[in-house]
Amino acid sequence: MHVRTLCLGILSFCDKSGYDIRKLAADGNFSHFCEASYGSIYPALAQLTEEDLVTFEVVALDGKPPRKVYSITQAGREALFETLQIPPGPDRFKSEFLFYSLFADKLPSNEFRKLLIRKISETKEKLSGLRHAGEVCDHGPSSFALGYGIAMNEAVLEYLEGFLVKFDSHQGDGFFDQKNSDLNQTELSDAR
Amino acid sequence: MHVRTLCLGILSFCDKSGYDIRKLAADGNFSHFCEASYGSIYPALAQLTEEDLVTFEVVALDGKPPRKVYSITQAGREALFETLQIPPGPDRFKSEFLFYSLFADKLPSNEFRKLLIRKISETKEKLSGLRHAGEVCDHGPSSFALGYGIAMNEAVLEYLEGFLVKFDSHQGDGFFDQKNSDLNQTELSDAR
DNA sequence: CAAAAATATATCAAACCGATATATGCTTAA
DNA sequence: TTAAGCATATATCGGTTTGATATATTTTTG
Repeated sequence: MHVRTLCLGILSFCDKSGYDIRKLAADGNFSHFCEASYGSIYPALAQLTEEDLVTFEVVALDGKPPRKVYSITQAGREALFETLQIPPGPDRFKSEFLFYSLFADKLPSNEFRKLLIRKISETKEKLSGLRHAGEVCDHGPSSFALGYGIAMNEAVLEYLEGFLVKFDSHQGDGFFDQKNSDLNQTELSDAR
Repeated sequence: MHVRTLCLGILSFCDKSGYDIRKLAADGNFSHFCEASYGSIYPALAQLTEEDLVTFEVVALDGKPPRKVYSITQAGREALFETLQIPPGPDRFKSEFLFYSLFADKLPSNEFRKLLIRKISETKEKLSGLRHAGEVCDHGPSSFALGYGIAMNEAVLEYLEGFLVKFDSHQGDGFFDQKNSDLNQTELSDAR
């Protein structure tokens, strides 16, 4: 999905500035399934303006820097719902933490434990943010999306906490030591 | 994390061609937490070769096109473990499905139900792939990463199936109809 | 037997991220 | 108090990545 579409989608709910859109995608109610940076949002809004899919009004507040508040046009709504006809692509999940964990047995065992602890507390934070948003929200579809994120993060938290217990019960005896140390080939080659 | 690091990481386990690396990241045991396309992998391998972090050997098999099989060097291993000193960034999750679902109440109700059904079957497929990989795998860290993916996808499946039941028990009466139809502002503006 | 899919390398435009520049007001701690 | 840091706000730019495409051969499938 293009950032164009994300902008149209957000603006279909209410008027927003580029700054606001970025906040929603980075910290707000969209952040658990979307991402977009200034470097893609501002050009996208400029392009959408040229195509008359959005318009903007400069709002100069006393004090604060002036805002460009964007609104979606009728043509914009049509373009959005046209895009929604195309079936959505698959979910995408990227985890640097899991990549790092692949080398858990090559790191000092304390190092991996630290990563685990940190991940657990990050997950708890994420979870409490999502739960709070879920309590406040009374827009059905948004609640559905928040629930999805909560379910996912609860599962992750449970998994990590369970693992930590197992890990700690093997104090210092190399939890990850390979039973068969010569399977580097087989373990990776049989992919698909 | 850069594709460079992904390549070094995979090559630290065993020798691979660019094609193999891409398969691992797209369909294989890495695909549930990594992603990389040819357009980033081949340039990365070329760059790593120039820096003597990897070497390659051209293997011409009878029939099949020739392969460039890459191996990590000692300098490459050192560079990899140097990178692993930097704390990992946060997990990233992107879901076009969840974005689409935000407009569930603006689509014909059948449309959203179709998306749900499709997502459920995709999740089941993903899950059976991960479970199979988990059964075969006896590398501790990889099993940990697979378990993480399994836990996540199980939670998603449970959530979606539970939701489908609730959704179907409200046949045709507009499950997502807003109780308060004028809260487009509040629902989005209170982000963070 | 022909069509499609898999194997394999490689490149390119378009999209996107992350960092940075610029400017102002508000909050907070030495 | 006053400097530092943070939040608000727009915008651009270099470098990374994606997704599509080109090319060529073999294997599988209908």
